[in-house]
Amino acid sequence: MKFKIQKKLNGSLGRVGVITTPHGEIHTPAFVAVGTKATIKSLNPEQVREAGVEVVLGNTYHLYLQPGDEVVCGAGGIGKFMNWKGPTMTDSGGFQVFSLGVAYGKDMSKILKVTDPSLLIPERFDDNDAPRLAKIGQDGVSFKSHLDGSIHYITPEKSVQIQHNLGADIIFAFDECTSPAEDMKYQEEALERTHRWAQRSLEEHLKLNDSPLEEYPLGGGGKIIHPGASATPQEGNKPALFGIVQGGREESLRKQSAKIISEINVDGKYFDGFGIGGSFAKEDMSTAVKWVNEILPEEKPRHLLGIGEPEDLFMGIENGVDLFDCVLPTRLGRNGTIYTKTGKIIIMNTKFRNDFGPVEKDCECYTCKGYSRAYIAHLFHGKEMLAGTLASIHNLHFIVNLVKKIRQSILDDKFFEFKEEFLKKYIHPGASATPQEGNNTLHF
RNA sequence: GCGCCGGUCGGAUAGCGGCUAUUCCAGGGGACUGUAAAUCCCCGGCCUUCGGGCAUCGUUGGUUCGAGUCCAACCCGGCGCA
Repeated sequence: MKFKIQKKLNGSLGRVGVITTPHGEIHTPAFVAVGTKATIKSLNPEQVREAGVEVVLGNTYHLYLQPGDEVVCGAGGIGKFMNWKGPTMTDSGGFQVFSLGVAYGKDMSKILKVTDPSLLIPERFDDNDAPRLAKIGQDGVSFKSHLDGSIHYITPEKSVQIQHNLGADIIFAFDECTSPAEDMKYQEEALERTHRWAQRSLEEHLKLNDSPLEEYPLGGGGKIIHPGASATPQEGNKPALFGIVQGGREESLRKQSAKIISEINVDGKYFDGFGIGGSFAKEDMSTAVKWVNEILPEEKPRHLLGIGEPEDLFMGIENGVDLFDCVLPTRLGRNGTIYTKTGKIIIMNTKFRNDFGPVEKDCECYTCKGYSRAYIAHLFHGKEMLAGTLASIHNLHFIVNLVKKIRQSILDDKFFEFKEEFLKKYIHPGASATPQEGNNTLHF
């Protein structure tokens, strides 16, 4: 993997670049489509590609449980398995430490809403008896499978081994995503753990990458041999590893983490790029990203993990983020919420049942070129499978292309103008005319 | 006309003498940020000072401390017999 910066955004940390992987280029900043179980839910690869997506991300935890990383390896890696010809990434399972751990069964998401930031630092009350599917141990994390209840112990080494079997172009170190509601003491402990795990992830990664090709998982003659495997990797096909910065909402911890993660090495070999992780309070996100990106080495790509609302994309890019991934475009799409330039709409609302215009008049996506709001609303009311597909196509196109437009605006020296113009309409649609709503004519 | 069965929210249901009448669907609104998610939450008779208050199980009476539940008559629907 190579990363080349083409242009920097004046007066900020932002930049435009290109990541070159064995399976193609990623023009950064870029939005990564999330395909947890080696599929972008409800979409086939052609639809994903047509929406403008360059790179997709699968998940270690899910694919390890089902169908098993050996199967994916046997298929020739995640890309071949899912028939995605472009670049691929896998997450390490670190997020599941959070979502299946402290967040399990609670009304707790990756983004915390708070009006009073002081509420974020309560005492860490001891609720170790609360039901959870992930428990953090000395060396790693024990997961109770959400599928069949079986117990699995994931260590940094195990996560990296699984990811090498999955065979993505870019993989992540195993980390612990903490809740911002944790107190300082816990954040420090967790951060120290994440750093130890980062070191061990890198060691295991290099060990695997340095192993002879014939012994490498996807090397054809390696430790996992499958008759049907069609993998013919070359040396350059081995993955790049990104380390993950954590540290909650504490400036000192975030900065410390950025420094340590960027300095971690094995015999002079460092991480190829970086992830910025954590569960955030929305208000804290921009400062946290800025603290971190001021310290991370400029010449390596940075991935803001799991973030992807339009306003977050502007914030991240302005503060030096190169990659984003987020489930929102597809999850919102399946759940009936659709992005428009004047804000999100809930397509099942009564007012759209007779709205025969497209979701967005000037949108170039497949959905907008052929289908009306009324039809999509009808599909959702009828619980038809196509509903989630059409909505996901539009949402993915909307977000991916927003990032592309932001990229172009930097190249054109118009980032700040574009940001102001877009957010004004998106956040405060009432400020300008809103032709999107109540549009009852055909514009195909 | 006689006999039997049945009438509970827009629809379908549970409820067999006891506290706030159940659940599903349809309807309305909302949430969702490295996917435990084509998922989840809220609303749905009237009034409210947001604490709650008053109604309501076809109708009208009755029995009872207490009735959607038991009894009677009536209304409506289904089936059977004439």
